Amino acid sequence: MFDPVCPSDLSPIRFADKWGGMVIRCLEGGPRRFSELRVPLRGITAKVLTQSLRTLERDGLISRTEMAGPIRHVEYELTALGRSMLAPMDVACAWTAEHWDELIDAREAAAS
Amino acid sequence: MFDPVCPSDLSPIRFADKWGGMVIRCLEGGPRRFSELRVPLRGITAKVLTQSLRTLERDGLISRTEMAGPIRHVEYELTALGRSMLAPMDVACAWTAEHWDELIDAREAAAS
DNA sequence: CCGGATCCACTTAGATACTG
DNA sequence: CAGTATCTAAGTGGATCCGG
Repeated sequence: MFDPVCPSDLSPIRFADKWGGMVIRCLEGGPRRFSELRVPLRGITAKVLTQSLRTLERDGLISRTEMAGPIRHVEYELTALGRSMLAPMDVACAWTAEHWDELIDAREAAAS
Repeated sequence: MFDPVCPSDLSPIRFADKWGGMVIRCLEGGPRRFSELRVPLRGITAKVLTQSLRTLERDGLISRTEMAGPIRHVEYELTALGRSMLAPMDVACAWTAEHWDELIDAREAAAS
């Protein structure tokens, strides 16, 4: 999960903050819990994920709902606005995938 | 120029760094000189513009050519890769324009 | 004209430890 | 389970002054 190809840090296109785009991708298939999100986003710390989620929530892209019950259960879900951003994200991913080689080449050429 | 609507810092979509998207927009109509770029990007300092240009160049999005002659004359121009990024940028701009009100509302609701 | 050099404020990401 | 508190390191944007 989160193969090195799509929203890598090499792409000049960014959605929200560093993890924002990937969080949105994780929510594409429906609501997810906090700990469920940590799995695919391997290596993200709780604090940074919280930060990213708060930003996305503030921008109206996701919603946070605390489920009732004895044990804690919080779910994050894309809002309509958040889902609408999947379209530009797809375009950005397609562009990055298509020009991946050129991006790599440019970086290598600049490093020399 | 650089009306508050398109690539404002309120949009969650970013191209390259803070000014990168706007620089690319400025180069859309053909090559421009350093000082020509500073006009529409009102308020940008020389250092920051240089920084942004270097990053875009490193990523292969623009090219820098020093013109011959007694007085200094440097031109920046979009590469093929840079021009290809206009498509995702248009999509991002359209998305931002379309959902501008929702973005504003979300921020206001979060501020309260 | 086109920057580089220096310094500074602010933000961001992350590591680590702790909590209702 | 779903975070918070604290600290640190690194990066980014900008102001100001200097230079070929």
